[in-house]
Amino acid sequence: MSAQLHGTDAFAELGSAAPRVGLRDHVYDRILKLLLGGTVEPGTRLGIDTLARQLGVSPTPVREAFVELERTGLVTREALKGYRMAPPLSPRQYGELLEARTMLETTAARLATPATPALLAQLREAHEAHRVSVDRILEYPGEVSDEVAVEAAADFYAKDTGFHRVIFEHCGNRYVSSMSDSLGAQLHRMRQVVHSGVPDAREALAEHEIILAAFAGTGSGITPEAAMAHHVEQVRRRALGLDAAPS
Amino acid sequence: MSAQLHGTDAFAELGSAAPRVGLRDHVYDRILKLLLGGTVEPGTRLGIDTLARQLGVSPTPVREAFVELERTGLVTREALKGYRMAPPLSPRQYGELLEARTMLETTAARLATPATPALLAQLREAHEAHRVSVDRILEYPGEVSDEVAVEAAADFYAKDTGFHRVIFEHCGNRYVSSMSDSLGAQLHRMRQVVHSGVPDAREALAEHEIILAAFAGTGSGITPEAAMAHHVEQVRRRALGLDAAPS
DNA sequence: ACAGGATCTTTCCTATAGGATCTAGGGAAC
DNA sequence: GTTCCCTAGATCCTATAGGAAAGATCCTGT
Repeated sequence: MSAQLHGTDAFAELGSAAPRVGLRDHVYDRILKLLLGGTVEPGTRLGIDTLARQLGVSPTPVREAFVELERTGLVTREALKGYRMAPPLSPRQYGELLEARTMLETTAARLATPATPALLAQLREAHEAHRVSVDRILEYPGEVSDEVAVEAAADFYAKDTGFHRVIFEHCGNRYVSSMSDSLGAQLHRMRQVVHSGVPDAREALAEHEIILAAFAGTGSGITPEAAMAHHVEQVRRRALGLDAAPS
Repeated sequence: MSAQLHGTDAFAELGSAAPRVGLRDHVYDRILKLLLGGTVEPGTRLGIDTLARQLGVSPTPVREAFVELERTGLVTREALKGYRMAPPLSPRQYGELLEARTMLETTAARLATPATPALLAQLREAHEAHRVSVDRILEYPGEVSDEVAVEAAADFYAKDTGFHRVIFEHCGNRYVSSMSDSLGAQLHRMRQVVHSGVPDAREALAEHEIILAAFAGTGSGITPEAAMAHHVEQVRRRALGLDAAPS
């Protein structure tokens, strides 16, 4: 490991594809994946110097990445004391998070109506990918511990998020879309704790189907906004365990 | 000016009251006030090293402050090219910004209903301060150029924002409140361009009165959410110049 | 005269060093 | 035995130096 890594040459050394971005963005992605991996316990001290040595860079880009991460709520900063992994979300925060998400999702669905051909095409594509991921999960009925199960669950969440992201990207309001991205990290973190998302994969897919039909105009006259409101409400009930789970 | 400013001693040198925060926050506030002052033309290069010398600090805290400012949309970053003052908002962005604000304000008003005694008390206080600022503006009917007019306008906007902020702080959803803060800088920037806010100070005050009455239950049965929706819609029409302005 | 290219300056970006601060652990006093 | 103080280690925060890329300027060839 060469100690001197200057300029864009550093990217070649790190091996990943090097877009026209600074080292800061690369470090940000690395730390983000680390925090979203779930292996870091809440409250853990995240030393800048330590992390910089582990990543093989200087503390400065790490510090910049933490400033961005602070805005996402994944880490908390205490002046002169350093950064820490944010404490686990309280039930109250769950509620507020889902409340905010409901606001954003319903608004985006309303703004995206009527659907453009581009929206419909991408939405169908995302929905198909979602269906594939759900099928992969349902293939393993029993306890396929560790590796494949975690991978399948991560893929399911990614495709689920992708479906919603398509709507945000076509809602015509960059601020609403940006707000959704800001909440993305916290939502991902919530799923790691609640865990009740994967068993309901089939239901989530069906509700997405209704939303897609509403956008396409092939539904039963329900507006996309109403369909989305219903979907998010169902997600909320399942996440909070308010429904009597069958079997 | 001593060249060596380490630790919290730097704050004493800079003269302001020194809370328990790092130098980064202080630099952030300084730059934020500079950008919100309106003297910086859009597209202006904001050199890190230059700004650091002007503020008498090292480039590192300036760099961290810019990472935060980038999230607010006031500055844009181009990798390996530095930071620039963000380009002026397009009419399209005006619309999206007001659209997003409508979503946030109406949601906050709905969540804050029914109003707690604390909300009503602070709302009345904020409204009274708003009234004072409006009276100060109306005192000077003619063209009181420069100094006092700008000061009065700034005070009016601050008090107007304060009224809305009270509702957000009592809506019980930290994410919605945080999103409002994120849009704050852009809204402030929009007002500098549109300028059509001050002449309508009287109308804005009257609409706030309706909102206050709705929260207090002394209104004509209208919900706070509806009152807020009406207010924001009126602001939108005035800002976009859709109404035929009398006189 | 104009276009293309080389050079130079400015600026950004990263790395390293040093001072200030917080936390942990041990010893002394009550 | 408990509490307080003090010392040592680690960490954060800031400052400075040096290498690299982008933009501007000047020169040269056609």
